Amino acid sequence: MARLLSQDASLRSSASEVRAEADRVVAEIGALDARARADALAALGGPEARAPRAASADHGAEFPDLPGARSGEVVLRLAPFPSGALHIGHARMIYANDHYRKQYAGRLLLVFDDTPGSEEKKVESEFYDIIRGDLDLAQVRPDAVYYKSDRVGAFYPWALRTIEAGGAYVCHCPADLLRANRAAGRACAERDQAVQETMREWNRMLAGEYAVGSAVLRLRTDMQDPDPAFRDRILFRLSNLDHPRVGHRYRVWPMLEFSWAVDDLELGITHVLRGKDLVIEDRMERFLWDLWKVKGPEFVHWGILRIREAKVAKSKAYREVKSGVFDGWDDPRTWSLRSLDRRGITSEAVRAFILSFGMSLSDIEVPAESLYSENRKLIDATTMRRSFVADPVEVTVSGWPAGIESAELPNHPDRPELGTRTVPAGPRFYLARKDVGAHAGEEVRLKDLANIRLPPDIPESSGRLSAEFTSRENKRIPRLQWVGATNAVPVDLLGIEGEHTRGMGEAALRSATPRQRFQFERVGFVRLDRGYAPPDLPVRVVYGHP
RNA sequence: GCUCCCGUAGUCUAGUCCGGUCAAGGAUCCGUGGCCUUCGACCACGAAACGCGGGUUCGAAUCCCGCCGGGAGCACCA
Repeated sequence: MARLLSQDASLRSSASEVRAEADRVVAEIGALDARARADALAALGGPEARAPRAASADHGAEFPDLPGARSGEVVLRLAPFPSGALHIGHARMIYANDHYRKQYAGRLLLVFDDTPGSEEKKVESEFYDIIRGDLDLAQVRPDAVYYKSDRVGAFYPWALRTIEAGGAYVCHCPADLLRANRAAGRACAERDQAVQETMREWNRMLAGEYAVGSAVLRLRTDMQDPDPAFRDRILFRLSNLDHPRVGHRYRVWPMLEFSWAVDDLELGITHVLRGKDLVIEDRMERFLWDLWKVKGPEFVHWGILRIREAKVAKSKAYREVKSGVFDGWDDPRTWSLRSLDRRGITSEAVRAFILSFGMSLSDIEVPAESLYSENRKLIDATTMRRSFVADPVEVTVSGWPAGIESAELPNHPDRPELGTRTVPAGPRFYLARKDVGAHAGEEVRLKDLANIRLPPDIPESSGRLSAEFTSRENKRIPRLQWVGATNAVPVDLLGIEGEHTRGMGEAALRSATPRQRFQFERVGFVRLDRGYAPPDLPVRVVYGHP
C-alpha cells in the first residue's frame, strides 16, 4: 500500500479507500499457501519472495563506520592505567578497538597511561606485565607498545606552545578554592597573568621551586562556560610520587587530557574510541588542537556498561587482593579477565558478549547470564561430563547384585564420538546429602545405573547410611547423581563468591590435569585448577557457570 | 544545581538519519511440551516492547514541541 501511495500522489487523498482495497487483496494473498503465493508472484513477473529477515552473527548489534576511516590507515589505541588487572569492564575497550582494527586493517597501539595518578590510584610496576598478559588472554595483540612515562619530556614543548598562545596560566589557588571558584564561575587574580609572567612561573614549576599542590598550569577556557566541568581545567600539576619506571625524574606531570592531546597527534592516532564518561576529554583535546591550529583524530563513544554481578569496585578488588582476602588477581570475585579464564570462560565468549552491545550510547546493565550463554555455545559440545556430589553421604547398598562393579558412561550424552569412561559402581556410593534428605524412604534411581530404596530416617550429620537394592529396571522415578565410592576423589569446588564447596568426584577425575574443563552434571561447567595430589590435596576446580 | 548523553519485551539489541513492505526482527531469560537416565544441550510451541502527552501527515518507533525517567561529568585520578 505504501508503495502505491508513494508512487502515485493522486491516490493519497483517498487513502482510506486504497487501504480497504489493499486489505482485501492482502487477505486474499494471505489465504494462499506459500507455494501458491510464489507461483502467483512469478506469474506477475515480480520479485522472488523474500526470505525472512536474518540476523547477523553478532546478534545484529551495530558497529557504524568510523568517520573518515580508510582501510589500512586507521590507528587506534588502548590506554590502560597500570593499577590493577584488566577487568571485564575493560573488555569493551579491548574488543571494540580490536573489532575496528580488523575491519579497517588498521593498527592498534598499547599506550600505558602511566602518569603517576593519585595516592588512591597509583601506578605499580607489576601491572605492566599483568596487563600484557591479560591482553594475551583476550587474544588481542597490540601492534606497538608505548609508555606515557617515557614521553613526559615530549609534553613540555606543547605546554610552552600553549602558554605562548595565551592559552594557559599558572594558578596557586589551593585545590578547594580552585574548585569553589570553578563552581561559582569566579576567576582568580592569576587568570589575568601575562604570557611572560606565566612563562616565568612555568619555569619555576619545572625548577622545583613550588611544593606539590601549590601550583598548577591551567587552561584558559572561560570561567563562565555553561558546563562547570569545563572551566579552566588543569593541564599540568606537581607530583612527587615514586614512579616505577622513571622514579623521581619528573615533578611536573600532564593531566590525562593534555597528554592525550599531544599523543593522539604525535602517535598518529586517527580514531579515539572511549566510553562516554570521557566526553569532556574530547572537548578539552579539541580546544587544545584549535589553540595549536592542528587537526586531531575523531572521537567515538560507547555508553556505560555494567555487569550486574560484577559490581565490585576496582579499588575494593585492589585492597582485597593486596590484603590477601582474595586469592589474587584471578580470584573469581575480582571479575578480572584472568579470573574468567580461570573459570573456563573463553575469550571468544567474552568477545561475542561484548560485541553484542555494538557501539550503543545507551547505559546498560546486563546479567552475566548472557556471557555464560555465549560460553556454553562454545564449549558445551566438546566438554566431557563428570559426576560430582556436594556435601556427600556414604551410602552402602545391601543386596547389590554380584557382578556389577562398574558402569560405562558416555563422556557426552549427545556426542558418542567423545567416547566413554568406566567408573566403579558399587555397593558403596556417595550421594548428595540434599538429595538423600529430599527422598528419604523413597525408591530412587542412581542415574544410568540401578534403583535403590533409601532409609526413612536420615541422620542430620552422619557420614554414612545404608539403602537397599531394588531393581535395574529403568523406572521413571527421581534420578540421583552418584559417585561410586571406590577410587572416588575429594574435590574442592571454588565458587564465584569465593566460597569453597567440598564434595566427592568420580574416579576418572584422578587423572585430570590443570586447565581441563568439565561439566559436573547437574552442577555446571568447571575448570580444573589443580590436579589430585594425595594424600591430602583434593582436586580443585573453579566454577564457571550453569 | 549546572553541562552532556540515553530511553524498543525481564535483560541486551535491529529498525530511527532517508515516515509506509514494522499488526516491530534477533539473542537471552521465563513458561509448556518433546528428546529423554543432567537441573546441560538440542527441537517445537508460547508469553513479552516502541517512556508519557501534544503536534505534522492519508500514514509516526521513525519528524517537531513539551514532559517524565535513567546515566555520566563538574579530582592538582585515569
